[in-house]
Amino acid sequence: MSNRDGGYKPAEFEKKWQKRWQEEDVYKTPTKVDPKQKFYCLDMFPYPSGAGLHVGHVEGYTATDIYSRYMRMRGFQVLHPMGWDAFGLPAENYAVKTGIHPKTTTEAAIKTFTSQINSLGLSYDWDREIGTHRPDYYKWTQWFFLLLYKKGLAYKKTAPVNWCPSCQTVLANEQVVDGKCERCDAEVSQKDMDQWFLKITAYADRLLKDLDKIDWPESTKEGQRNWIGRSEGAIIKFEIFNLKFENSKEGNYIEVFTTRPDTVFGATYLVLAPEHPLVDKITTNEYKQEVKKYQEQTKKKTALQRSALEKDKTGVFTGSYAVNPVNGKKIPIWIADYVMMTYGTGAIMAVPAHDQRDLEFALKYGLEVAEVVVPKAAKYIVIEKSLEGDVEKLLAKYGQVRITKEEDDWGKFFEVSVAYEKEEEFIEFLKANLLEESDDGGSWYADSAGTTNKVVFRGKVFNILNKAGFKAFKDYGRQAGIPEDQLAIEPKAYTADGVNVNSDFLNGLETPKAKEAIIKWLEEKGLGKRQVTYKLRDWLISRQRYWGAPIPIIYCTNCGSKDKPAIVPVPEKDLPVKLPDDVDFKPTGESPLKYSKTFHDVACPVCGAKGEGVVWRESDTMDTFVDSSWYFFRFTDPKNDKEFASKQAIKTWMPVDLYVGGAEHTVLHLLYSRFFTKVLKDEGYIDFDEPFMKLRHQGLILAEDGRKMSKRWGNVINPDDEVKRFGADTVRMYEMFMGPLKDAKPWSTAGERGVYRFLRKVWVLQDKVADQKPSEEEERIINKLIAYAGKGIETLSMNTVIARFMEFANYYTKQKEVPLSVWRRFLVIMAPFAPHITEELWSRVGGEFSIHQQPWPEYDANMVKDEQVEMAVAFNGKTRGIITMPADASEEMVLEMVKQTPKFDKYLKGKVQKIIFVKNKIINILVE
RNA sequence: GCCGCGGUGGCGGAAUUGGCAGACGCGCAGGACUUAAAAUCCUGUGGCCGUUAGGCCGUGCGGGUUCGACUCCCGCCCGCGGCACCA
Repeated sequence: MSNRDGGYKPAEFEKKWQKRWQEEDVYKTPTKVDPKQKFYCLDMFPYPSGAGLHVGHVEGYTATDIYSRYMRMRGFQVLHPMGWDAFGLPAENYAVKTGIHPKTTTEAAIKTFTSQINSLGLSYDWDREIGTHRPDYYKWTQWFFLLLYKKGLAYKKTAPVNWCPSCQTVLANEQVVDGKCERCDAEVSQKDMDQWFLKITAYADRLLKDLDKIDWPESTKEGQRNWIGRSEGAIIKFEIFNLKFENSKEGNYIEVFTTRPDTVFGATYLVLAPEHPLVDKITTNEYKQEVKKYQEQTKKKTALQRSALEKDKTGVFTGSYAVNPVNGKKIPIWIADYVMMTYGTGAIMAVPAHDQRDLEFALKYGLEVAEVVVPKAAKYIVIEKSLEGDVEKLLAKYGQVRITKEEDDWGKFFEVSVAYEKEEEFIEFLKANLLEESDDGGSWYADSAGTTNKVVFRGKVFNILNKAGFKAFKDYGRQAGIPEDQLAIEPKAYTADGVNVNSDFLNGLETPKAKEAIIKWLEEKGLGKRQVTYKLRDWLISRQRYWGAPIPIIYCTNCGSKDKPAIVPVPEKDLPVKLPDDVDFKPTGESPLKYSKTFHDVACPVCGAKGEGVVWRESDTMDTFVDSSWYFFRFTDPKNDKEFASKQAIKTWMPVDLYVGGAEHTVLHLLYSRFFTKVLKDEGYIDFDEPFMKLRHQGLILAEDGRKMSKRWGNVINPDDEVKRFGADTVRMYEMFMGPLKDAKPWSTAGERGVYRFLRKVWVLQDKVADQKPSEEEERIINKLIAYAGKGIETLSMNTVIARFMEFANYYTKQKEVPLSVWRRFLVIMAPFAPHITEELWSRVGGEFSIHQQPWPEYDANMVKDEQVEMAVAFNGKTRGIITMPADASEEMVLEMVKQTPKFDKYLKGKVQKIIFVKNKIINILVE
């Protein structure tokens, strides 16, 4: 670093201690575990990429390292393991380019990661290391697949799937971001393929409900809730007019899903997704051609085109009609791609008055708009000059009156909130009493100001129209102080709750009640039923790639038939189904395994048949998220070759007490892991149903220029370089000092140097250590620090703990001597943060190896309390000075002290009205 | 559009239940050491006024509650993240 480094040369001792910690198994997981004293502290295991460890990894790993060390010192038995999420595309893509086997590159990357992790002094128990690409691991991944298969939770079906043309594989819905491949950004297309799925939808409700019982960041829970997307509503059957299907079992009706069954009287047409199976049957000859054309167009559209960017609604009429079950009206049936086959029933009843999308569609194609819900109270604006007499008083009869604008040319502007049941009466009153009335809106103005019936259509769009049939004009609106956007010309559907109108037996009911009433009615008549629907879909796990765990399935034409080979699960005793080596990595759209001779050379486990084209293995591999959905169980018993983990080991360690990792796994990994855990619970393997009790995310570390770190910008900070420059302790502590764990924050080499300076300051302090009794003040200082550090670690506020360490060092830099007992305690509590320097300094004052096996020091609660406190003295709420008082001084004592302090004299001249006194904090004296 | 999170000095960020806003670090300025620079150490550092004492302003904006508001309430603005034709 420099020639005057105060003798602090981390390079001289960090390696030495790292070696000794490993040799003496300092971080070995205890075998005797008291269930009340266990602590499972987990990091999200990394994908061992060729780029090596990133500073972002270091941040999360250091936080859990500090926590683990602290818990060990507190006497807990800690499980703090590390492993590798080693299957995945990058290694395979590299193999395609270079021909080097993914296993070779992966193992090399693991070596690099391991040595980098060790160079940071992280306290993992390497005896428990796992790698998802190793047969002794993926044997159990395959076992999980078979478990799911046996329970009917893994199934194969032909379905439209997301296909990434660049990765040459299918993707899970979760891996498609904005219609593009999450990994390579290529546009994803739809393709029909025969694929394996896991039935995560069977757990949708529990995955949603159980979020309430775990301590996770709200944003993450919300992300999962969103993804699961539960909505309550109803399925309603619409009979198809004048059409009977030949096969009567299918019935002659269309089922739609809606969250607003209360608006069924406003349903003026139906829309089916273009892929809906009934489309062909209901399309009349006249419209066949057009419908076909539209279906083909839809198919060609990518997910991207069909969603976000394609805002303009399109569709075609099928020529058929349905009957609205509540009012018998004949309504047209359309197809349109704004309705998705994958959600609900793939068909909707369109209620244009109360759904924005339906409204846009209806307006475009001239379909009827029927209003059936109105706001409980509509807001009308009336100008003073338009009525005779005391206008405010007159209006007050019809609802709450508010003045929106004082005087202007028109007089005052009144806003009246008129309850729906008084509206007619109100309009009659206006008609009868308005002084003027003209076509352009006359002298009064009626509108909704945001909450109401801004939209009334009869196939025609008006600017804004009110109930009475008077046009409202923007100018008046502006004068009335109505925000510009509420005067918008674009028609807006009224989608909020309100009160039913034009709805026969639902009239007058408020939305929640109307929903209940209509569902009851539908169920009684057999025309529909209550229904809960989820956005969550089954998890597609087949991947047409090599570097993953093979799906343990064999196809046998002997057990089945040539056309329909039987699906035979590989018997458990034959696991693992190993990845063969005789493969060509070139992606072809089919798994490279397909062409491996050795791989397919297998006899049917059921009938024993053999031979090419007779019996063969499933050649797809599993999504790597399957590997990571259960790895936290494996850590509890990583070498078990009889079970994925023994019941005993799981009982001992699970669930995970603290889990730290990036927020990018909000839906994928975290949701899948919860799913697997729940399946295990149901199958009796475990007795809990949430894997991660407490979850925290580390924020993104940005480059010094405030941008994301990227090779492209050349602004990447490599942890290795930093360790070389400043030592591991500096890097660890700096990353903790940057700010709150969860926040995104930019790197600062200058800031890092500040932490280095602090450590050097600590190093230099060793020369002042003297075997003497600490003063009471010194006892207070160290006791407070112990208390603060413990609490700070528990809340993961490492940055503030380090600030206190700095204050400690600053204090003793100014003192002549550091009492040995204070010094020793200081080293122990700083050891979790800076394991190397503390171990070195510890050994230099005769501490026994290792400092990391010392107990966390006790503190005396009395010592943590100050005996002298500084109190603020305020007059009329303004702080005017500080006085030092003994702790817990009474109001009288404090007041006396204030009176005796000359500088407060000038504030005490007036008569004292009142005194507010807060013990140890403030005295606020109110004077005249 | 919807949901979630956030907005405090030149910068990263502190601030139990409402009770001294700006801890700690960076940067900057001045000083010590040095032939000099670097490194190190010391002092100062929210803004404005004032020689000092001290005063006024100040936690995105506008209101409110309170003796007292970064903190609580109402109404906005801006930024970040997620979701998004989900019926």
